[in-house]
Amino acid sequence: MFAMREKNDSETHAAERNRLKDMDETSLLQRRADGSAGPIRRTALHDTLVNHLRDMIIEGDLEPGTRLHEGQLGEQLGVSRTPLREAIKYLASEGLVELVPSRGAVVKRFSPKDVHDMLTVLRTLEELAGSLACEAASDQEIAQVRALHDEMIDRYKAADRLQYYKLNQDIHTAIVRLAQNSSLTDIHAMLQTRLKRIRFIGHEGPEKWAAAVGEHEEMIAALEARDKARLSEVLGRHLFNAWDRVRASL
Amino acid sequence: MFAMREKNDSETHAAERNRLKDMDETSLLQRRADGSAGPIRRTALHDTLVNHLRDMIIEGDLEPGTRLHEGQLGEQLGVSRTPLREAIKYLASEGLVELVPSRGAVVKRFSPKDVHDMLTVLRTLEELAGSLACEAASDQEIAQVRALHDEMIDRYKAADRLQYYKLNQDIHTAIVRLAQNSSLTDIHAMLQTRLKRIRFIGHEGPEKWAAAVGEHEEMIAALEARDKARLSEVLGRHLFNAWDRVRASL
DNA sequence: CTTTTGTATTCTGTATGCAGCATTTTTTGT
DNA sequence: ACAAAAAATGCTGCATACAGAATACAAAAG
Repeated sequence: MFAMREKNDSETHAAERNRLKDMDETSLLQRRADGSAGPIRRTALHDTLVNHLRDMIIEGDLEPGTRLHEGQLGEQLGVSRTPLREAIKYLASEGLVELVPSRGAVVKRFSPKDVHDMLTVLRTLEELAGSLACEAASDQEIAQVRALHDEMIDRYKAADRLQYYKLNQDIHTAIVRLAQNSSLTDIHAMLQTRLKRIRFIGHEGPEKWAAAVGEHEEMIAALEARDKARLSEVLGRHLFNAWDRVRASL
Repeated sequence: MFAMREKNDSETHAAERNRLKDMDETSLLQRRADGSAGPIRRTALHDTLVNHLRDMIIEGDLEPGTRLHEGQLGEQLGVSRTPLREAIKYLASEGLVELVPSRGAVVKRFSPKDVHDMLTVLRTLEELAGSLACEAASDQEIAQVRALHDEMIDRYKAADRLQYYKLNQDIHTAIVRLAQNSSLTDIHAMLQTRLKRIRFIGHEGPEKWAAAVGEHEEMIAALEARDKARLSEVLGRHLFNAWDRVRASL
């Protein structure tokens, strides 16, 4: 996933997915025909399918435990089984689906402990990222994160949960990127993707929501002050609390 | 990769690979026919190929930058292109190969910075693992790690680099496993795999080798004392020094 | 002699067909 | 009527065939 995921961040996913959804669900192939500007899109079908299936899983179109029926799913998406199978193998390596010998693939089901484990690792990684970011980031980059934060606050005040949620993720991703550690960025993105499915369902109460926003305020302040220890601490606390926020919906 | 890697650790890889190499390189298919004891092996060809190709990359049979020629490689291994392609997609998600649209796959080349980045993340993860392991591990499990360590020392005294190296990796993997965090175990395994290729080449001097062994001694002592802070510190230092040990060969 | 364009070959990308395994349904015996 | 065995159906796993893209080579023009 690593080479590709850099280009296809969540924004691209969402945009692409919506486009596909509007296409009267006939065929993914038409995607190639749309003459967009710039260097012509040269995406392989299996790659498109990876993103499409990933979004379907994250958004709950394919619930945990669902068997990925090659024939049926392929017909539904208008593709043959070969690229579909390749996409499934890719997602299996990503950890979103599970391969059962001679019985195909099923959408992986995460236990509460799995989620807790993932959040523990994510917490450690973001603590590292925060520390590195304070050293490596330029003033301009920090300002960009601040801009994201301000926009998120606007969405929070407007009670626009979906956009708030998206910007929230973007901020975490952005901070990790500031650490300028490619391996860290990749692994963080992978964990985010897996947890996205969980958090997408988790509905927090208003008071917890406010607390999360408060933590974000602290984060940005610490980043602007380039206070390694404080940023690292806040990020850790933020993700530690995240477990409380999602545990109810499990 | 996550579901499968748990079963196929490096020992299985190596054993399987050797077996395959002895098979007069005619066909991987015969693998099914060998009537071994126990519950019959029900492995899919693409899965076998993933392990086989991974080992080929790690051991340097396929050097960085090499194009994975589907036709040629398939004929060489005695399999058709379909499962081979599926295996390649899997490895691409693992980060060992890179997919270039319309131009196939090439073995990924890691820059010195990439290696440094990976070691940084690995260091943080092992620090976490050490901390968790001190809490979660049973006395029996710790004794097993000690046994691995003692055997490694024997290999060190016998100057058996290959076995020493293998046991070294096993110890790190074992400690991470003691943390009983599945996500941590998986990600650690993935990074180990990627770095294996690098370390396999890196030849350390005798004095650095001795230093590494000394750090291992400390590690085991800290683990047996269940001293979280000390184990975490030693693991961090060990991997910090690891960068020095490999940087020369880059 | 260099550069550019046309052509041919090779390889990737996708579809389809066939064989074997799993599961379900039907049939037969008690 | 119930249980066990056998047949049938559906799906996965693998191979092969076909179409399109990229590259390499050659020929021609500047």
